[in-house]
Parts: sequence; C-alpha cells; structure tokens
Amino acid sequence: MSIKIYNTLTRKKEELQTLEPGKVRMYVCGVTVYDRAHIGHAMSAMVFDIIRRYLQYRGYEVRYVMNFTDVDDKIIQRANQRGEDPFTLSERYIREYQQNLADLNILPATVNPRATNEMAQIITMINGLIDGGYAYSVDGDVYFRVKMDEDYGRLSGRQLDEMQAGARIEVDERKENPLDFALWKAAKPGEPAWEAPWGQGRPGWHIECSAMNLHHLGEQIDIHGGGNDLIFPHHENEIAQTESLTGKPFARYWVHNGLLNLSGEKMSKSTGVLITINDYLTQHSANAFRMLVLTSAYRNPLAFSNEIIEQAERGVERLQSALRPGMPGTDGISSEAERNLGKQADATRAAFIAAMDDDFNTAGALGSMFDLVRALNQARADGATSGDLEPAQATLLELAGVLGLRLQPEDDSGSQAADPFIGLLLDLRQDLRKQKLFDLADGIRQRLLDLDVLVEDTKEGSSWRWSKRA
RNA sequence: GGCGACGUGGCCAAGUGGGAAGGCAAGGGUCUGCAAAACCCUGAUCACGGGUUCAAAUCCCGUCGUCGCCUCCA
Repeated sequence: MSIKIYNTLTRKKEELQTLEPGKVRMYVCGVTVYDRAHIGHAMSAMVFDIIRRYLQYRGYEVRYVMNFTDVDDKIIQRANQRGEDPFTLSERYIREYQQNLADLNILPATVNPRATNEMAQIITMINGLIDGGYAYSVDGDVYFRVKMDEDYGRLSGRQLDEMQAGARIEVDERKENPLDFALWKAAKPGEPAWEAPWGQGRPGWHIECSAMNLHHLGEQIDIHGGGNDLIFPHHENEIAQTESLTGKPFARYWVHNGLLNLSGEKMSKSTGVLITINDYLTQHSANAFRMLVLTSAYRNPLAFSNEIIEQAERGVERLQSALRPGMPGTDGISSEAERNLGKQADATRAAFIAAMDDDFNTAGALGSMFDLVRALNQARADGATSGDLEPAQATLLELAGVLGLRLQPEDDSGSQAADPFIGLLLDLRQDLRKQKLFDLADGIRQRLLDLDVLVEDTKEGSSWRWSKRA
C-alpha cells in the first residue's frame, strides 16, 4: 500500500512517489514575523507536523524546511512605529513563535532559513531571471514578467486574461503587465537594504521561498505546503520564478490546508479577528488543539469556538481513559479475551494506516483508535490486569505518538512529588468513609478537586489523577 | 464578475455507487453511601429540486446557502 496525497496542481489524489526513494524533501511556508502568531498559523504548522510525523512513521527520511520572512514592509512599518530596530523585532517574534510551536508539540524543522540569510542566493536568482528575459528592472525595482511564463496560473486555475488586474488595488503604471510581481524592491531612505546590481533594496516576498528551496532542498522538491490562501499569488509566483530559472518542474505535490475560522470569518492579522497562540494556551491544552485539527480533514475549513475546543478536550480525555491501569485485585481476563484485545490492536493499527495513507485522513484514523479505546475499557471493566492491558495500550500510545498527541504527561515529577501527600489524604478519607462520615469525606474530595486532583472511588479503593493537564 | 471549496443526527465529523465510522452532548440502565469514571442501550428521509443507474450521501444538471482566493495573509 502506498500513500496518496491530494495535489492542488492536478486537483487529484496521487500516489506519493518521491524524487529519491525513501526520502522526502518538504518545504512549508512559515510566517512573516511582525507580530504574535495566531492559532491559524498553529493549525497550518500542526497539519504539516502531522504529515511529517506520518511520513516518518511510514519509513521516510524527511528533510523539512520552514522559513521565516524576517524582512518586509510590515516588519519595517511596525518597527518604525515602535522606534525599534526591525531585526530586533523580527528576532523576538521568531523566538516567540518557536516557543509556541514547541508548546504545541510541533517538531522543529530540519532547517529554519530566514530571508535575510539568503541574500546571495536571492540576488543570484534574480540575476538569472533578468539574463533569461524573465525579469526587468525599473527605477531600482525588479519585476517578474508573467507573460514570459507560458503556464502562469496553472496552480490556481486562472488565466492571465481572466484576472481583473487592479480589481482591489491600484495598478502600478511602471509595470509592463499589472500582474507582474516584485522580485526586488528599491530601498527608501532609512530602510534596511542590501547591495544588488540594480541598486540597494530588499527582496520581494515570493523570491525568498524560491531561493530557500533551491539552497536547502535543491531544484526539485517533493512536497510544498502552506495555507490555501497562499495558492495565489504566492505559490503561483514561486512556481513561475523557479521553473523559469531551472527549466524543471519544481514541487511534485502542492499541499494546502484549509483555514481556521473564528465566528464564521477567516482569522487574519490584517482584520484583527484572531486568537494568539499565547492566549489560546492560557485557556486550553496543546492536545485539545491537535485533537481539533485531527478530527477534521486538513483541506477543509476549520471552525474554532469554545464549545468545539471543549469537545476536543473531552475527546482527548477519552483517549487517555484507555491508558489507565487495570483494577487492583482482579484475576485477569481469559486468554481468549486477551487474544481478542490483541486482535483489536492489530486491526486498529491497520485501519489507522489505511486511513492515513488516504490523503492523511486523520478523522478516520482517530475513529479506529477509539475502537481500541472501547476494547481496552471493556477489558478493564471485565477484570483485566495492567499486564493484560499493556500490549494494546502500547499500540494506542504508538498511534497517538504518530499524530503528535501526548497522552501521558511528559513530566510527571509533579505527580510523583504530590503522590505521598495525596495518598495520605486518601487514606484518611477512606477511614472517614468506613465510619460513614460522608460529609467529611466528600469535603476532602471537593477540596482536592479545587486543586485539580480528581478522586475516583472504586470497589477496590480510591484513585486520583490531575483533572487538567496539557 | 472570474476561479475554487463546502453543505451528513443537538454540536464536531469520516465515508465519494451496493451495510450511514467515530467523538462531544442528551436520555435510560449497570456499578456506587453519594459523586465521578467505565461499561451496556437509545437516535439521520446525508441542503433542496430534477436526472443517470438494477442500485446515489456518493455521478450529472439546476437552485439555495456558507466560506476562501482574485491585495498583504497559514
């Protein structure tokens, strides 16, 4: 069985065939660091984190590149407003974003190139495009000549003459064609600038991604990803630049995630409709956000609301419920029941892989995991010991790990430290219950709950766990 | 105006020609001093209208609705 990926370029699911067997070269458009990142950025990063983890699970060696756009108009504007150096500003937001990603359990990229570190490559590329007649300079600006690219528009399904140039923005009369886009912008006084044959300036937005791809992955790559708002013009322009220069097909698979909606509207920095990742994490867990992303198809728009994220949080708890140990003092289940649990674990893994192979159908994969959750909880209710449950639990943890869900607390040193004291309280409470002093026993339970310690009584005794955990 | 996506039970959502997954919520039950958890049970004329087919949530046409892109955007 092979992996199928929906390719925006062909609008079909295609079998993944990498340039080099067993290796995937993958590039995902990162963020422009002029402000805090929001949960829409988090969604995109998470979608590609899941894809990357799954490819690795299926045995691919993944070289994963995600860039930072650390010089552009908005960064300069914001820095000027604050009387701050633009590079100090961008550096701060890069650090913050990397922390956000770590907090969300998103694996770091193999390389995180920055536009400002790629100037030599960018200038070389622009030179090459000018030499080939694909670009021209005007007053220190350099533009890409879209007419020279015969299949311009094929990613976004547009024809040059169909597009209403200037429909929403004034046409720059100096351009040969309104759709020609900037490769290089001449510097205004006081702006950060680099030396180039056409004068001082800085790169346009699209060229940096082409340059970084060339530099860090080569002329051809396997997967190029990003939000579907980047299809046009950003990715269209990347294709135009890179292919005009190399004469080779650029990315084999173009993968785009749907956008996150907040109260029915796209979240975006420019409209101010957004929730930052920092704000999100003060209210909810990283697992819940991942669960939210996993329960829907990555290509569809995703609605965000408190109700929906709470549902996701409950879903995570249900997955976690299957990892609890067996009841103490039971005889275990029959060997047949144990075999059946093992069969369910194998069936779940097979269904999981089949779903994920089909264009990363995470919702389907989760569905099979919940089948295993039920089987585990049934076995426990039937008297399985921890040892009986362990192999199937290991499978569940394995699959959760592939999706990047952390079902067990990464660091339970807090629990270990608290354990003797809570144990003491539970012993005390047990005595009170024996004496039928239920008001006092219930009081202790409530006070512990106020401290996020959830106490559960069973026939064999009381157990506790944290009621809120990232 | 052009291009594209989507509309499945109260909420989220998978499934794209032949048995409507799963999660959350709700109700009933088992267990329990109570609670919680877990387990068992309960629910869908798949937006609407035509058409193709032995057979349609799934394919085709149309209508309505929601959203994205066409400007910077994940």
